[in-house]
Amino acid sequence: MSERTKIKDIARVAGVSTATVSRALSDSALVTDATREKVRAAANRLNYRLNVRARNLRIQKSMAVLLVVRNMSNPFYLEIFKGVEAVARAAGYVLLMGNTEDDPAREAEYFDMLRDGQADGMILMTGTLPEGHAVLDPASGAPPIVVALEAVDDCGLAHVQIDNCAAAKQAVRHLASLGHRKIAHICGPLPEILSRLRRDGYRKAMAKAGLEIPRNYEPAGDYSIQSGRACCAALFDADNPPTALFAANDEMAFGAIGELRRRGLRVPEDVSVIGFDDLFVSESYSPPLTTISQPRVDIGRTAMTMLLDIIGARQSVPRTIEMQTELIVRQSTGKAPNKLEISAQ
Amino acid sequence: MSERTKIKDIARVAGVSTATVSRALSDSALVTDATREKVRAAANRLNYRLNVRARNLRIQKSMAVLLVVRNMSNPFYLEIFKGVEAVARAAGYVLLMGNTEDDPAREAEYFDMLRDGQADGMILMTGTLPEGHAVLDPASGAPPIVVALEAVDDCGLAHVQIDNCAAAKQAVRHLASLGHRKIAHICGPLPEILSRLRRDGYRKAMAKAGLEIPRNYEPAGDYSIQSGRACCAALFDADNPPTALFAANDEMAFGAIGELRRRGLRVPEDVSVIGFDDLFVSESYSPPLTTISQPRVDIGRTAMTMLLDIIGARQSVPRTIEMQTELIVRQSTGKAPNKLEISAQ
DNA sequence: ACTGGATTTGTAATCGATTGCAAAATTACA
DNA sequence: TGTAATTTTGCAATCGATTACAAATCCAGT
Repeated sequence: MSERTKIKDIARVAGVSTATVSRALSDSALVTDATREKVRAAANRLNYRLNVRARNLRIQKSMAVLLVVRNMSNPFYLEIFKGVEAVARAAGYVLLMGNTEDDPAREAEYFDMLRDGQADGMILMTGTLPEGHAVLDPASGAPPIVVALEAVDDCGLAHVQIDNCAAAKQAVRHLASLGHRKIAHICGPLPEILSRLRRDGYRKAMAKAGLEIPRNYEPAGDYSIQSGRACCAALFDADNPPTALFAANDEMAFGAIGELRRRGLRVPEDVSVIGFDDLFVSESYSPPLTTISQPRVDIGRTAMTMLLDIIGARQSVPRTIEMQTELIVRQSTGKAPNKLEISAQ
Repeated sequence: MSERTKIKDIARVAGVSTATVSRALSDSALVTDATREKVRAAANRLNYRLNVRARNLRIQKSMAVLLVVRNMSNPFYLEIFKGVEAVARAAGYVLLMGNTEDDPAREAEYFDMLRDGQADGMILMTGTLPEGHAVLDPASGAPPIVVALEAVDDCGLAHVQIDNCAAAKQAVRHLASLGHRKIAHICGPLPEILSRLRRDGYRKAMAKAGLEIPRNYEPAGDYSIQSGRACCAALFDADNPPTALFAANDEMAFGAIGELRRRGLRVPEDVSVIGFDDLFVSESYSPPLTTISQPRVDIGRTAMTMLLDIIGARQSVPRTIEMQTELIVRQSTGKAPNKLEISAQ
């Protein structure tokens, strides 16, 4: 590769100073149209390309945003990535991926990157914050961070989320409206706020419908297919098996359906199952999964848009934006089995 | 946030020059242990953090690699991301995401970023190259690019891939060994090399098994669930429906299974279906999908490792590494339906 | 004590842009 | 035409590190 042309070369060729070149190329109003053209022509002739590194050093920005997740291979994130990416690139930002694997040390590293200016902002989807990190010092103003998906309590940061509690209620109401009375909930890990919110929604909806929650009706998994299978097995090994399952995410619902099938139970004839998230495969699962859909692309877009606001203003009120969820009724839920039939057996 | 301390501040406090500070902090052998300690102490006291932007400008590196895909929300990429990320971070590189959406202009942009030094290397998974881009000029030596997943012909670049043709053969052999003779193949888009390789494997295996391929037995989809459904419908609307389907990826297999079910055909009793990729849901699909598994995490790791080699050596022989695939037999494939039974109907 | 060679340190240039301030050029107006 | 006001331009500092080269220091051997 031939030597890269720099602003200095253009200056020489165009017969102006480097300052003028810089101004001309950045459309500053401080140059005549004539010189601007002259400089542009020279730049083209020399095949000039801006050195982004140099500029970023000078203007003290990195034009990059960090997207931090706890597990990069969780398919749920995919469309969020897409939404974030679209807005980011439109604004001239590149996307840096961060993957914490739930390791606090790694999480802290990404906060360091933010503090060190390797990124101008961060979209955090891990549900936790590194304790006492300098970036979070309130004295230094609102850090350019948007928390998405998983809420973090009392952190004074901007949030983009869904109303998990309300969505869970809606799921339970759907089952109740089909006549189900024995509805169990496969929770996510309860240390996570997200999981608790969904469970709370389940509890409230059950109370409102006047339904009891037996002690074993809230097994907790870890959002994996395997854990869904295990929780389902536990429920049906006990002596008061439910007729409907509300799983805290689609993967656990898949696991549960697999386990039900293994036991010779039909979905939805014998047991109804509803998930949460609406993964791309849920629609074509068999049976197609009834679930709660989150506007993922939109969540990503919104989060990135908020982040741009914060970066631009450096002084944003910590807002929380709530996105709408939607109940998608497919074929994994159906009428509650007729009590008489069951007792007749 | 208080003013950032720079190397100059440390120099002042430690009573040495900035050059010495730089050397001490980078473990250069050019400083005494005593001064090194002195400098370290001062740096700690002042809470010093290296300005990565400044260093990168000076050393002419960006310590970033670009990971370019054609569609960021394709779940297939997830584990590759993970593998790449693990190796990259271990080597101190950050990951920049690139998403082309099959737009040549966007693809060219990422190549520009590489040329402009915004990234030190690139892992390309799009199956195409922007024509005549400066980075690819052979005169400038081997560019730091590793092509993964999707081959690019005759480009002189390093590749990490699987033997698609052999894997496809293996899939077909599996079906043939179960007694199937009417085996159809749902192809991917044929402009893509990848799709053609898999189809070639299908053809070769069919020939070797002495089986005919009727004209309509190679419908082409676009790797989406919907297209799998459509191709399946076309096959079964015709007058010589197959007893086994080999789909070029799992998603199309899902679509096909959905369509078969809709038509009242059982999998695998009436029709066997085999996919390709082994997505994370395939194992728990119903029926669990027989498929070809690619070592995705490993592909990511290997690609990134190769890229580091190239970046380090600036002079690598363009190698092609072939990763091993594996036939995963689950429950979507079974013995061919008995001919007598069928004709007896 | 002195010389030569090996270590350690410092000075200042450099990476490639942006930008404050001053100087030059242009325009406006009397 | 002369002067003030306004626009354009250029000089040089700056962002914060790294590093070539020179200078200083140290040590060994005579």
